[in-house]
Amino acid sequence: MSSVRTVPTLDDVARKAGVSTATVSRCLNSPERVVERTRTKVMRAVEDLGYTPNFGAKVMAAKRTFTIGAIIPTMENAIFARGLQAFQEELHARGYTLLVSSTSYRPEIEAEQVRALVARGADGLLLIGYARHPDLYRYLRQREIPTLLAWAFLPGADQPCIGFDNRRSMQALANKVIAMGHRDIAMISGIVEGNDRAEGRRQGIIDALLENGMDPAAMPIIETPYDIDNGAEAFEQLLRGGTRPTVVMCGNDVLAAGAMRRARELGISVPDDISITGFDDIELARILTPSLTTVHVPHREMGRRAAAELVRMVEHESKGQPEQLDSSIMLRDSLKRIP
Amino acid sequence: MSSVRTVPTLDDVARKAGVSTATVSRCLNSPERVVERTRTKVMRAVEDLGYTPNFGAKVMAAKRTFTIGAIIPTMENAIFARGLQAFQEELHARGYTLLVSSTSYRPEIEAEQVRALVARGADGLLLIGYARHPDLYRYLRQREIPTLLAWAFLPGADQPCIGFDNRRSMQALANKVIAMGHRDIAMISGIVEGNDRAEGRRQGIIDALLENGMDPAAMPIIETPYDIDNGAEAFEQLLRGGTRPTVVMCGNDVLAAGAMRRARELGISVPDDISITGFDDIELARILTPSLTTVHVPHREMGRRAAAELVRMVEHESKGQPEQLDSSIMLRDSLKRIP
DNA sequence: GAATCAAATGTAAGCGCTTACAGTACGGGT
DNA sequence: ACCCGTACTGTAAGCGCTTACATTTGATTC
Repeated sequence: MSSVRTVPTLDDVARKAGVSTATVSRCLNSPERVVERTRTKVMRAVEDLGYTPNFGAKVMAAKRTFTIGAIIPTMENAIFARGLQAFQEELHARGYTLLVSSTSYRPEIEAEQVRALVARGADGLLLIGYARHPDLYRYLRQREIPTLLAWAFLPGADQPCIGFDNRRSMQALANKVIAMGHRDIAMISGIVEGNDRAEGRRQGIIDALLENGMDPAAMPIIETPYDIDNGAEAFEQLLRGGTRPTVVMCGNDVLAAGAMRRARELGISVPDDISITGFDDIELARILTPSLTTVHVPHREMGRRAAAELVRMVEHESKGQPEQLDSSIMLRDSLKRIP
Repeated sequence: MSSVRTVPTLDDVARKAGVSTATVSRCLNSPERVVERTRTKVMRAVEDLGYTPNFGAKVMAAKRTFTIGAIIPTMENAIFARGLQAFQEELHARGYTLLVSSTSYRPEIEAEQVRALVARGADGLLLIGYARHPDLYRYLRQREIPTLLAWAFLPGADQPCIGFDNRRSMQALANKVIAMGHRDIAMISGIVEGNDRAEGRRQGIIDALLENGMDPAAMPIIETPYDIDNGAEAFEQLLRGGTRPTVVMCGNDVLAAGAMRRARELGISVPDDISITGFDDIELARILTPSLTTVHVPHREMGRRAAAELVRMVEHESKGQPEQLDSSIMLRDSLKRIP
């Protein structure tokens, strides 16, 4: 059908320029090793033919790709988007290309994507959180793929990671909430199974309760996927059960936004009738009415540092330095002091 | 330093299983062509060695990658995130892997990413909008890379595209606004240069003004990057100039959210003192107080259809069928009728 | 038990590139 | 005129895989 004008190869360029393939290759990869006159001749041929090197062949021969892969649970969440954007910008500045894929929070898809990226020659990998099957870690180690975990910091983890301590951060917020007089606390949590961040956040609240001599078992918890509508639904469900809590602490800002929306729909005033808190401090938090009390996480900073460290790992300048970032509590209007 | 335990190859597997490389290859790619007994023997060897095929070599030999590339302006915008998530899910269901990269709205980076993805053997490409340098289109055509443009629909464009007519959609919204009695309209637009979506939306408002015998030149327009803070800034700037508009139409929901935040900060009531509209209908729109009047775009639907069509193109079952989706106006609380 | 033929497997030629090593050209010292 | 060293450039061997084609195997038939 279509004219089978085949894609030009190194060979075509060499022939057209009247030199060997080695010379063309050198022109492209280490121009200083070839004399001016030859180089311009070759470059002309490259232009004329519209030649672009075949990446697969290149990788196979050279064993380096200058590609970093990142695998995130979902692209829909602003948290990852932010950090990843910074990650990508930093990588680009260092001459690396970022390839992203997502897993919809499904471990088996993550494993698949890891293999896909490794097979495609990724020099290094960025993964979210530390909870995953040992086999996957074993695979990565065997392949000697530098891997950095982000969005989590587990003191003493054996994988290099960069992030913050989800548990401690949430504990700090819960302590604040308690200090403001709240005793009837409820929580809307993300799905904990296979998600160390969600798990850490839930534990953080429990830690705070214990610390203050309260009973964690008495706290109503609803576990639901991260999603606005789910937040709304969970909030309503929480209200149906027995005594109304004075505060609903949410596993992230998105859930909190859903809860606030439903509160409004039900004619319940935040924070006068009930307080609500979030986690992440995405832009949403400042836009909501009332503005959302939450835990601020330095996403961009994390993305940037992750890129720097991962490149160092790939270039064998570091074995992976764990790095803990600070989170901070953003007190805003959605949380009210109880008399 | 580290034991140089080299990565296992097809050859290693073949040797270990006592068969030829061809047989191993067949076991992996068309298992039905090899007898049960041999297959299990080979699979065992694969397991034992932890073998994963080298993608580069595979591509080079087979010329197919089952990889689709998508290049978006930014990951930070929920619009693309949504559609892309659906795109990825659909692709995954069809056995393709999606690789994403972003450009920060910079054309030269886009060109670079296109080449990176093509070099890596992407079977097909998803690009956003149609405005880009002819050279890039030429390159794609020469390489015979099936390319689908999304998030835009230009009647009569020569590239296959899937999306909606930004201009008509915004025109419809503006007509509605005018029908509700507004005469003093101002606009906060995204950067138009090199962004056909932003351009279309601006033109749409102008079309509506002309249609209603109003003077487009009299409409204040502020052009600013898509970003909440910029929306806020632009809103304030708009108020400083002469007569206060009765409505501010924004190029997207994010800008509108910024405008609403600033309005609240300035003690201006929406919609009593001033109306505000957006575009895209991201989740934000329903959460804002007051809820945002905007144009609804079926992002997920678009992502899903784009995946289906692009796969058809890659598999030579379609040459690229342009597809126009419908948008609709979501009338909500941020827009008020003027007496 | 020989002949036949389909199914299973093996052989080996690339795919497009990099790079160790070999070859060539040329200027300068003796 | 000869020898050397230096600076380029060419030759050719892979890199790990797929696949056309050749060969072997083994079930089936007469």
